[in-house]
Amino acid sequence: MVGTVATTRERLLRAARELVEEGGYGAASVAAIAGRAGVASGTLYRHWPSKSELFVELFRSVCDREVAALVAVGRDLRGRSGVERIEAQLALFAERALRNPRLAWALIAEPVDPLVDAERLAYRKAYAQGLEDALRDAVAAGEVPAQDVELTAATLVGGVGEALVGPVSPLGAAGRDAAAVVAALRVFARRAVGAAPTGEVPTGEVHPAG
Amino acid sequence: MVGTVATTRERLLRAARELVEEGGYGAASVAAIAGRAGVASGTLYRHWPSKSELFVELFRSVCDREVAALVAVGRDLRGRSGVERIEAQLALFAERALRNPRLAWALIAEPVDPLVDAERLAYRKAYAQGLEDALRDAVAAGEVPAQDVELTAATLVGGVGEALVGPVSPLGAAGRDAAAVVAALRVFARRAVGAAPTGEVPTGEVHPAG
DNA sequence: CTTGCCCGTGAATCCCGGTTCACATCCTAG
DNA sequence: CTAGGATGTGAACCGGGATTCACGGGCAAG
Repeated sequence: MVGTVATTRERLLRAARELVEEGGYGAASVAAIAGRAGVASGTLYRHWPSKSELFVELFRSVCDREVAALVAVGRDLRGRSGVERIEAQLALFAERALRNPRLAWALIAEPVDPLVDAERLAYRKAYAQGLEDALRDAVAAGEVPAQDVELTAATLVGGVGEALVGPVSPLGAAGRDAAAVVAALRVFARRAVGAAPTGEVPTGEVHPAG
Repeated sequence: MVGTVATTRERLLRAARELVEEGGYGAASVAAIAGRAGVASGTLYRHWPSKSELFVELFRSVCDREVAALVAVGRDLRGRSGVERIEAQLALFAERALRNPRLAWALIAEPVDPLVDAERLAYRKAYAQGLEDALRDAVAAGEVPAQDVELTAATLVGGVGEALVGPVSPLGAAGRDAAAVVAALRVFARRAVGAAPTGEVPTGEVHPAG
């Protein structure tokens, strides 16, 4: 079974994902999903007990990919400073979101139904957790001042998400350069956690890492 | 019209607001609104052409109050520094949101329908704009480094909103002290815009209390 | 008085989208 | 070849919620 034609199940999943990417959950009705997959509505129920469960599976698979990427970054930068890891994680987050804003919005915020919302929560927590860990290290290492790491992490995740896909996003308006936005967000993040400006060491002395 | 008994129209608006405060838009069906207002469903259509339009009016009135409060703060602090104004605005935002999280969530994020969503956008823009203005002043005055003010403002609005009412919010979990959260957010905001730590001059280093 | 308008009623209606199910079709095991 | 399971079909069904409308009652103006 190498490079086979996609099974119906896969086609349904793909159709659902595409629809969500294009128009959010609202655009992904059973009829639309089945239609795009080239099958009848009833077919969907041969593979999932309900539409919600299809969404859960879809959501989970997409999130797993995202989180995996995040974890990979964390591993690659194991030796680096906490601040560097935070920056890298947020930059990755931003880049991926910018590449597919609709999907990002669906993953980050759009409410669907309780089942999917629970998944989303887990996803977000994973994200915030990654930041939190790096931030704690940074605090311990004296790279940044002591702070409410939980709140900082949550605010960063929310803020960056918002800035990227939210309704006030400056991106929506003019077509900005994605790379520039990512760069600006890195700077923002550095400041927000209390790190010294890029490349500099905080006025010479830092507290010994303990 | 001195302290008269509420008109049916007013009772409907109030009922709708209460329902949204308690359970979000989902809980505010026509039947529920009419029921709480003590009238029949059909009555609603004597006053608005559709449910959406009622929501638009409701949304607008609530937002106007919020924005008015914001503007008032801006005016009161006219003499103060840009950073102080930013802090004050965010703190106000946070306090109000914490006082009524459900409503805040509805105003900040919960999708309803295109008509209302357009209103939300205006509201958010007003908010971000207030921050942006203050931030620009701060940059001009040299209180904070040059930066992408638009992006900083958007990220702050989103981040604070998220931290307060979002699903990853640390508030949801343990019952935190609202005042403490507001204080932490002020600190976060100062850092995020690049201001010196409270009351200190940029030259001194900060030490974790420990 | 009576005409007409505003306001209120609530059951009927409409709409939309998820879900079901009786009926093929295909494929594999026996 | 045939039975039976898996898969696919799509029209019909259903529930929930917005919207309509034929039917009063009050009330001010003519």
